[in-house]
Amino acid sequence: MPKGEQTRQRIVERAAPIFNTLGYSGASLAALIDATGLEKGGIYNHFASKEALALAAFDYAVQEIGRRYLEAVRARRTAAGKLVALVEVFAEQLDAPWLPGGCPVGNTAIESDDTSPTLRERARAAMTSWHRLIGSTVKQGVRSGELVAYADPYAVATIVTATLEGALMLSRLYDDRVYMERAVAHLTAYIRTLQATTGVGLA
Amino acid sequence: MPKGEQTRQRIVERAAPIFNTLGYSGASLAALIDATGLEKGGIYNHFASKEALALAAFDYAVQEIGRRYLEAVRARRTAAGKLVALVEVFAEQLDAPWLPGGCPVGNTAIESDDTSPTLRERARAAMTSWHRLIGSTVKQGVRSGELVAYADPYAVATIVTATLEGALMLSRLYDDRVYMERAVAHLTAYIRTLQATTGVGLA
Amino acid sequence: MPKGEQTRQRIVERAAPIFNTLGYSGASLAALIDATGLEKGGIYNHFASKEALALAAFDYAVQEIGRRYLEAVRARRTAAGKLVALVEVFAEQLDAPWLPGGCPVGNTAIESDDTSPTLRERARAAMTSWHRLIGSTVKQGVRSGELVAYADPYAVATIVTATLEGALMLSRLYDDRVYMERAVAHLTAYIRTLQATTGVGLA
Amino acid sequence: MPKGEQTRQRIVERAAPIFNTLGYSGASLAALIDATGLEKGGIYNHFASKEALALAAFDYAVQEIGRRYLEAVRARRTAAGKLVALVEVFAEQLDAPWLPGGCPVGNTAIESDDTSPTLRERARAAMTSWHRLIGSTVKQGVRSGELVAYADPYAVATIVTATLEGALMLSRLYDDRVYMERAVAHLTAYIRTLQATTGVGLA
DNA sequence: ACAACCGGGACAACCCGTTGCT
DNA sequence: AGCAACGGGTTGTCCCGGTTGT
Repeated sequence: MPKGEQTRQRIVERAAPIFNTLGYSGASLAALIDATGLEKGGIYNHFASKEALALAAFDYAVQEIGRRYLEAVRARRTAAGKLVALVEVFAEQLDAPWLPGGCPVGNTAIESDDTSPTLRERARAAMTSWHRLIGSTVKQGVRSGELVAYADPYAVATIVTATLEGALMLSRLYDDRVYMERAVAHLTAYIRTLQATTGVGLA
Repeated sequence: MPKGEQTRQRIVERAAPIFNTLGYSGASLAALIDATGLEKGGIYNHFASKEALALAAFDYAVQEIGRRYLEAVRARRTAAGKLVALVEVFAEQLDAPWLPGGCPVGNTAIESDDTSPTLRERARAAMTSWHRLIGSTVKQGVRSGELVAYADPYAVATIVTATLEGALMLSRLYDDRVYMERAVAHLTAYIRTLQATTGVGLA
Repeated sequence: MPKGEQTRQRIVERAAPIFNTLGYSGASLAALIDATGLEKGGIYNHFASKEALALAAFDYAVQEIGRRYLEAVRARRTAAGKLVALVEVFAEQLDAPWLPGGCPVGNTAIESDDTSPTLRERARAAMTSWHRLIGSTVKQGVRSGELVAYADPYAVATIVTATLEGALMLSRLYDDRVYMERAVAHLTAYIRTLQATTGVGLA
Repeated sequence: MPKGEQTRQRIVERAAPIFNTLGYSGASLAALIDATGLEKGGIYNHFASKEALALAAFDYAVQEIGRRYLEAVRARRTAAGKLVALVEVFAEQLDAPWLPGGCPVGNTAIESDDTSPTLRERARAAMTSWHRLIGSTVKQGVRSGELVAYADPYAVATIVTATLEGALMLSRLYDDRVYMERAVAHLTAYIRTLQATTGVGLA
């Protein structure tokens, strides 16, 4: 790997937590300089603008989280197991040391009402990708007979995502893991109700 | 009402949507001037600083929403009915014309990681108040026998809040009501599972 | 006159020499701050951008010069007298203490190849206005019989302008009045050849 | 010619139009990089600073124009013919494809009020050289009896130069050749008036 | 006394010409 | 010879206090 690429990667890795903590528009160049150790010119040699760096940092964060999701899904056999694993991996974002500040997708969704439309588009794409991961897992479970036939992939994806994002917000607001733990417990129970063998459950 | 108080109130009412839309730190004085119609001096005559105005606007927004919650709760008799009403009132924030930008509490919780600690404190207080409203409704339902004895007030408050906040974020990200509708449907079903078998219905 | 208008006028008057000396794009904000005595915010309170100030300063300079031309023209009776007066007033720009840096129109014409198109447009307008002043004087002289019938107003305007602008450039380059003096002498003779009573002359 | 010298020459040739178009201070290194195809380091290998390159580019442009003047002068026999040829060659600068942006000497004279003193000195030298070319032609014509005895070499050089530079500015400002054409016509007539009555025509 | 205006200066992002290291 | 890093300089926006006029 050439030296320039190394530096660029280092900038992205160091910048991602800054953006995720201070917001993708609230992060000042000075903060990024502090975090990366480079000077203004050094950063601008690799990124044409602050927004370009923000996009790269967002993509990096999303990709890094996505990798963890995929690993978790691959490690499980059953659809319910996969779903629970996804929930648990999401919950780990609460105190992920490599990306403090919560879920980058949720943060960006809330913050970028009027800021960068590009960033907003990326957030949608990331969210859609995450939805698809849940939805296809549900579909597969239904096909295989593991999950009840009326389990709606879209609804499940929505409920799981909404509950987790909201719980993450609560736990970060109060600095207390209990909210996320309650959400995980609730979602685990919810997923169990979708299993065919257990019978009745919430739609 | 004295004239000064009127002006102050008008500033707060006009500023609240600005803050909620652009973020409580991203709202510039220029934007507030545009919205209120006053000059800089006019604003600073009534508020010592931009943060003071932000706090007042936040409090105003929270109080205004809180009023709606209380009205909804008072209009229903049963605990389950009250809970569903709360859910529905929250969902109305999606396209509330008087306060665009989503839920001020959730927005503030996400945004103010490092910004104003005072504002963060207010957000916690507002969230706690909302939690208490749900929790006490659940407790009352349990006491009256309407809800199952094992219904945990704290858990219910957490699940309801998290799901709603997360769904609001999703619907605003995609600009599509369906996510919030799914959440409302899910929570309504969830609340029904908390009802004792006596069969008391929705008010 | 309100105080704000006074300040604005003072800024323009002080900024005009700076722009004319350093170029309308080469003048830095720091130089303008030095010249006006105000801080950045003070200037930006009155002008939305550096370009807006540059335009105002250019217009001020042009108008101020134009006033001098009109006075000179009004003070003479004959067409030839008016033309010679215009030449002499132009020549005074060499050491005009109120606007050092030469002719703002010529400077801008040379400088703004790719800079502000608006400024370029203003320069054209100012130049056209100056041309018209010469041309109409010639026309009037021809009509009255004072000047020879074949005196072409456009050609005269071009020759007078070109010679003066070029001589101003030379005198400023060498810091020597002699070039401008030669031009004035030449143009005076040239104008004399256009007089009907003197007979033959250069077209 | 060694390869390094070739590269240096290529840089100068490509840089000259950039400097002449954007101004010797307004031309950014980025623009020069675009024009030359080299990287920053490549340029700084051949020139110690941007100013050094600017000087080289200016000298190159002036020398190139000077060569054309000398050729034109050599091709004519009579003094008047030489003078008219000089005028015509100058006029060709209006749309010279190899050096867009007008006359480098005039541009530099106007622009470099406070920029590089060295560049200003070069502009003076170039202008003096051009003056001498005209002046010596006049002197030679006077000596040979072709031109009238009272023809002042200095005055002729001044008038010719001033008119041409001014007309070039006008034609470039309006993007219209007519101004230069009028100047050429005027100067041609002017030169004819300097011819002795012996009736020697234009070469 | 009060509201509006004006000015201050720190800071924003970004670009600049330049130098060193590979 | 070229890429990487530097840091000062650019314009422009920020929020806020002092001053002025009514």
